[in-house]
Amino acid sequence: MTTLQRVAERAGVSTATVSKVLSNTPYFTEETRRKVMEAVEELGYVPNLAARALSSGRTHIIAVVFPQIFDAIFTDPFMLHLLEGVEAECHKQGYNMLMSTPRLSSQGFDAHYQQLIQSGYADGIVALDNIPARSVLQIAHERELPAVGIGYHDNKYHVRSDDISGATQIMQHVLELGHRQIGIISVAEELNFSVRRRLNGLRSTAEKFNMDFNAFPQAEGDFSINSGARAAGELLNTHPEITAVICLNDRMAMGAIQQARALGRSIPENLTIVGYDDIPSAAVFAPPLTTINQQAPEIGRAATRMLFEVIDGGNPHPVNVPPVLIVRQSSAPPLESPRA
Amino acid sequence: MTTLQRVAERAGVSTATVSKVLSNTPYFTEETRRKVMEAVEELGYVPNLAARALSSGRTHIIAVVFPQIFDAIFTDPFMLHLLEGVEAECHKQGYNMLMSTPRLSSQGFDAHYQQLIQSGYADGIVALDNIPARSVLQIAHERELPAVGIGYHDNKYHVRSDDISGATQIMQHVLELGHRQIGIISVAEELNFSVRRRLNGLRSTAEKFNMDFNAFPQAEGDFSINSGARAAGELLNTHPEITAVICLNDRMAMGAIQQARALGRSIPENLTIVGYDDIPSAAVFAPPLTTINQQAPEIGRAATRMLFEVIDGGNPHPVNVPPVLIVRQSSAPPLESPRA
DNA sequence: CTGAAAGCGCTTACAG
DNA sequence: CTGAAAGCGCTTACAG
Repeated sequence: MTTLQRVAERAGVSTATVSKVLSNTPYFTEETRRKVMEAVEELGYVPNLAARALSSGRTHIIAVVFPQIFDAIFTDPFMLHLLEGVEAECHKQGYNMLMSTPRLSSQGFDAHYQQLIQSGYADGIVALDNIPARSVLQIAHERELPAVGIGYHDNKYHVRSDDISGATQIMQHVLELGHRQIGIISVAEELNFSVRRRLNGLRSTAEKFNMDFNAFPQAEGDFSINSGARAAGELLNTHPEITAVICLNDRMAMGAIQQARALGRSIPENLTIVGYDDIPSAAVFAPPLTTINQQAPEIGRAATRMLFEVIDGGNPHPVNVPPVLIVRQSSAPPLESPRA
Repeated sequence: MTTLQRVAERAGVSTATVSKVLSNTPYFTEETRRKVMEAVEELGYVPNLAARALSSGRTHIIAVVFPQIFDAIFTDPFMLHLLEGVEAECHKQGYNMLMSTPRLSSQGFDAHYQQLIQSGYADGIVALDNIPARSVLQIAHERELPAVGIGYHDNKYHVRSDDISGATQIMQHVLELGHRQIGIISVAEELNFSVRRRLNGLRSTAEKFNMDFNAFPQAEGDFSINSGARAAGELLNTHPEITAVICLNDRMAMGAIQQARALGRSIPENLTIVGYDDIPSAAVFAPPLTTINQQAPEIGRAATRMLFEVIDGGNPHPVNVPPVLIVRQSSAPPLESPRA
């Protein structure tokens, strides 16, 4: 392995000079710069990052953290798209990503994760931080490591998907199609900070249309396809008058559609069913799902940009990323359409 | 930040002693060990990884590399599942994952990636290495960095999905259902080493059934849904006698199903269509896809285990992971079933 | 504009 | 069983 030392000898200058030329410090003669670069070229020199990190205190690595809970992380397309955005921004800035997926137990996050954060190996951290049970960034804050959270935990620097706006858009879409008998498939609020926001968005929009949200029949799932099917069964058996079902995520919507069909409803002719998230299969499902896209890559990019600002001593403002309504074929006006 | 030095002072021993106790070197009195651990505990000491890396030459980081080509990496569920396996094994061994997605241009992989590999920041590398255009591991081999490749590039240490077996299983399934008029939706061989293997598997299995594979009508797509639809259109228009279509991946199979339906065929009653990969939406598609699952998590785990062996000076054997046939509802016997 | 020297926080022969 | 000391490969005041 070629070292700075060797480059210095070859170029006939001191190691200090090589170091400074490489870090683009001004004040060097063209001549010196040329000699150094030539030696670097000839020797194929690449700096040792550990050494650089130790002496400068900066690693040019950021930790990208997805808490692993219910083992769901690696099945979640949202994470992949977040990662895509983070990667794009890191690549632009010449940073590397250290990926960490800490396990949450009753004692908190695993020791390995905590050591990683405290080890000085990352200049900062961007984390998915949206599980009420515990914030994955607490340890970062204790060590004053630059950190930005994606989600609703109370982090000074954060980016959030505007769940209220998303829920507003989907409810408005359904109401404007003319539906008035609407069922909701929800989820326990402990699982995710976004649940309550989405519910609130649905509620306030219903009220804007002079409807009583509390009168909407509601069933509860757990985000899974099966739970959506079960909940749809409940809803349709107890409230056959329903003409539309709003699900808090796409997978439950898929289950709901299958179950509704099994009960003799055709979608969207006899029943509108909409989801949330716009996972990849939403577009190829039959029928393709009307849903909300959270723009995960943009969230990832915004969070990473924000982190770099914090690392550079800045004090950026939090960011809210607006989701967008994707209208496909699982929604349509009710049969005897009383236009809104 | 607490340093080794501070721990040593607190415990009343030398830094050498602390270091050795922490790295579990034997030959220490219970007493010394206790004093050291107590000091560590009280001070909340966590070693600085950069310092440790610099002096020991080991970082306990491995690079996980997915070459970014056609921008497809972040839409590919295969990658996510590979990552899941890699992560599981790293977690077990106390390693961290540095994720890198180098861009390939005509000059090769981007400079940033090459520097990372040469920078000494990773103890080893596991890479998806299956694109004929170029091996992402070449630079690792030049630097003699421990490396294992996932795919068919000629790496000494590699793990491969047994594409021949996968193709054999799917062809056998289709033939055993009784199909004899079979169309193939393929892909250009330059994209991926696996294409030719899968084709070979299909061919040899057809021959085992005394059929002439060259007589099977064939159309070409590019892995995308749309290309699958287009290819299916071609196939069905020129060869309406076809009773089954084998697609080299699931997305093309989905496009093919939609197109076949548009042409008045119902699946699987009037036409069997099968895929390859078992992406998540394959299970919720209508109809659910018969396909091949490559066991990506197992591939990731095997590759990572192999890398650790290499890092520890071992000389592990290459591994072939057998894919498994997943029979769902997109395949059925042909209408007038001439049983095999 | 350039260099000598200290120091970043560890690990590791070596000696005792 | 324990410690003094060198060294890993850089960066960074400081001096000139």
